Amino acid sequence: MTDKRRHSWTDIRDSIRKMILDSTYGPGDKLPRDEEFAAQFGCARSTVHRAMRDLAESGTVERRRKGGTMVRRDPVTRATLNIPITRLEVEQKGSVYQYQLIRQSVQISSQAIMANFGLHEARPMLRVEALHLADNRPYIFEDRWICLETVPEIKAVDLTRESANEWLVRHRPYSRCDLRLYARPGTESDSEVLQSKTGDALFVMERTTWIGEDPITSLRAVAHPGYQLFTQG
Amino acid sequence: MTDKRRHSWTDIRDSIRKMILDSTYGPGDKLPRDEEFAAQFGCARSTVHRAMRDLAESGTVERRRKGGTMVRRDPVTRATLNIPITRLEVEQKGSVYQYQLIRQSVQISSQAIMANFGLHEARPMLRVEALHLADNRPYIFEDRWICLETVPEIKAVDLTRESANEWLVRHRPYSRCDLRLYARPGTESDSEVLQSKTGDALFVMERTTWIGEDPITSLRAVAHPGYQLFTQG
DNA sequence: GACAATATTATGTAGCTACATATTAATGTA
DNA sequence: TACATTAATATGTAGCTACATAATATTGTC
Repeated sequence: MTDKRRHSWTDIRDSIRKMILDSTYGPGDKLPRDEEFAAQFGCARSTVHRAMRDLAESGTVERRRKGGTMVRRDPVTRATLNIPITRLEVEQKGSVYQYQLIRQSVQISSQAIMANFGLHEARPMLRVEALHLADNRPYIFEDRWICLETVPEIKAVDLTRESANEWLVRHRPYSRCDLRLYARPGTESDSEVLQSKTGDALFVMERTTWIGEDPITSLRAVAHPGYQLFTQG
Repeated sequence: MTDKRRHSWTDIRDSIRKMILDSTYGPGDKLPRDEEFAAQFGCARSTVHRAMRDLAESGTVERRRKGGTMVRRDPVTRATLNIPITRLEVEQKGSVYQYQLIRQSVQISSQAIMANFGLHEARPMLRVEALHLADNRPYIFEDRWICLETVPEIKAVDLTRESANEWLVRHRPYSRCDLRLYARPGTESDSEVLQSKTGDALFVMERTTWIGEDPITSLRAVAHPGYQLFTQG
């Protein structure tokens, strides 16, 4: 069946993928056990396991202990978005980055923010409104809420100098992240901060993060007209 | 130093991450070799390797053979977008899915499409314009170019019945995918297909895929006003 | 000193064993 | 029959060895 001495896990993965694509195994079908595949390919189970993990990560198959491996019924396109610190995003384009703190205050979490976090009770939060600029022009406006119970240290940070965006990314890892992307027509108040015209289409990114079960931050970032989010993978 | 008999790779990963966050190792610093970490934690090199691979995938560190492991200078937020087949996206919301083929013709690739693919010479492609509907209302309009040299079988597919979106996802794996997301004001021609009003902000997704070096498809999908892209991870 | 050939080194992978874990299937008991 | 207990099973992980690979450092030659 097989000739090569050693098999790379990518070869095994590609072979299995091919079998799925030529419908040797169709959507919803159960695949052979890893051990069986290993015997079939003449490699170790660990190699099949490595291949399977990749297929599971890319959304091609679904694995469950004891349940075995199944071909996913609904193939998905998975793309990894790299969302850098806004400062770096600006600088990488060769532009001069600037940052303005617009407002900052301790508030009780609003209904919308509670919904983002899935909280039932209001919590004290630091609300930070700030503007990121590229070459002296508005780039992204962010309206951010930071949970003071989870991140009390933020009170000691001088947010006129360092953006909350940057401080949080550098000091607070998160275990879960919700992301919502959409388009919205520019309003009156947008035009004040973003210098946009009413009628402009604005790109909005909403991001909410947790560490374990504890809320960290929830923000809405509105980008300047013409902004594009781009990924390669 | 360590008490537990066995160490899970997630524990090791978290320990290393913690050391990076409390600046035991700062941005740009070189981390100890895997073997050293293994000795330090009292675990096997393979366990450290597993942990490191995860940290590299999440963008926390960067690894190079012989070069060792470095803490990334520019931390990024990585989010995985799951882009399902449009039909499934609609059905999952409990809506009735419909599909309309609007136009279909063989054309020479336009300048814009050649740029997307990075091609220097024009190639024959199948251009397919189609509308996805949810509950009889326009959902997403897609303008798609399919490379006939890479995917000749598409000519035999009845695109009035099955969407190119669905056929390609089910039959053509890709090895590379570029994705571009942005907002655009609705135009006259948008309002025809999407029943949008001029002044509406439309969410646009551009996707280009290759298998190896060969172009597969490049498309611009314009969503109805109010559309949101959402991910959890 | 310049540059090619060679050695060194840290990560990457393949193969093996043993055991952990989750989940289903089978069994026992009231 | 209903439900708790136990067994069986496929994937997941940890640890080990050996070798592959890529990138850097060293050496040798002119």
